[in-house]
Amino acid sequence: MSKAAINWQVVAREGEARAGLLQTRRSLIETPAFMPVGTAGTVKGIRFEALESEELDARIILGNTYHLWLRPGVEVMRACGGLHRFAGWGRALLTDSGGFQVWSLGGLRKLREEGVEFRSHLNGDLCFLSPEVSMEVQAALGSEIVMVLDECAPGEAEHDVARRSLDLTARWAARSRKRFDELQREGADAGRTEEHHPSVGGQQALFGIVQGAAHQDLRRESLARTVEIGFDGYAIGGLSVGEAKPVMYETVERLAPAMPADAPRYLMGVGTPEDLIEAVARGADMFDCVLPTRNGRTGQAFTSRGTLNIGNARWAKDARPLDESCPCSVCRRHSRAYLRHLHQSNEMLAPVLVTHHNLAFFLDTMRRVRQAIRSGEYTRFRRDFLGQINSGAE
RNA sequence: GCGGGCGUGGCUGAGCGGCAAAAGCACCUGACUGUAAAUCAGGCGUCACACCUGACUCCGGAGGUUCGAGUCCUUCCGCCCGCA
Repeated sequence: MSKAAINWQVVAREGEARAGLLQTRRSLIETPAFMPVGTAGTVKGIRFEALESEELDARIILGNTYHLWLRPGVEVMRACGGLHRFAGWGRALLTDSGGFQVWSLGGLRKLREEGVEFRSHLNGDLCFLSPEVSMEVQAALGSEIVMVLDECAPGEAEHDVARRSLDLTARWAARSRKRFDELQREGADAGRTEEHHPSVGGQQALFGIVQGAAHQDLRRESLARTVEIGFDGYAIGGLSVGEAKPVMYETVERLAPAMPADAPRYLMGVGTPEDLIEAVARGADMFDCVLPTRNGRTGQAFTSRGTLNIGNARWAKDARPLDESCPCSVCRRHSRAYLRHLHQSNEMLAPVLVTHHNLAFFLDTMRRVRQAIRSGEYTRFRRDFLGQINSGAE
């Protein structure tokens, strides 16, 4: 294994903000990057054609180990040649390990040293997810970037709780690393392709995850232990899980600059457009969040002037687009009045169109972020962006 | 014409002596951050109030019985179903 799984380089910096290029075996990802979430093998409410279009141009999306493991399952995944071929997505994939479900499905699981005993949310079946199983499932999925199985403590977790969580995460990280390496050697990676970029080795990449809740000493320790094991990239987990916003910003601010400078930094599960701007300024490179897709389905649009709920009566006769300064195909064609009508009528096109706009807005924002960093104007861009987004969508 | 049934908040529709009145729909508002989410929560007679809340009006109309009536009685109006 001479070449690394991914090739990462910084092309511009401004303060802590970095613009970079992340070459994976399937696509070149310009960072800072936003990754739409495609939990169950689909980015809900939008077709891959749209994600691949010049308009959106998402280079990488997420998939979820826990959900795809339960359904359709590893056998189907292997029989169909991995998640790319199964779903028909040819660009890069990052798969979350199921660690987040350890947290979000808290009521349905029992945590042990060995792993997590889940009660399937689908049918109540008893399932057991361990670092080894997570790596095996992710090998079957064949994603470009594999995440270690971690334990995500609540955002406001006390020191001792966060400490135990961090310890467990560190032990699971070592086990994930070990099993991952074995699986790569065994050729279990279903996403292998011979057409990969020559600068990378063609295998899967593995990212470690830093935990520690809001306790900076624990974050530092978690980082040190994660880096010691060694990964292709490093994620900040355990944020945007109930803690106050300043806590999140401060944690990123203190942690990101201490992370390896030659590897991508992935802030998991974040966030709002403001969060992305703030986290980039503090040194984060990669993001994923359900907000543009989930909120798109519930009628909330993200715009350059803040959010607006398309169901509100005040838009009933409003001929303006969701965002007057948005160049997306939804904003070029449809009025708020029409979108509200679709929403009120429960037409399936309503969530589809709002999701499309939201993703376009997020992805376009990241494009502008990259451009600003490259041209040394990020400070100004950030100030203008935040000023405008707080000005109101009226 | 005779007999029977029914009239409840924007709509459908519970209620059969203690009610501002079930439920659903519609409507209004809010939430949503590594997706158990095309979901969930709250509001929805009027007025006042930041708040516990208070006042008023109310179940087709008018009378009556009762401490108390959407609920019982009389009558009128309207709609529906039978029989002529």
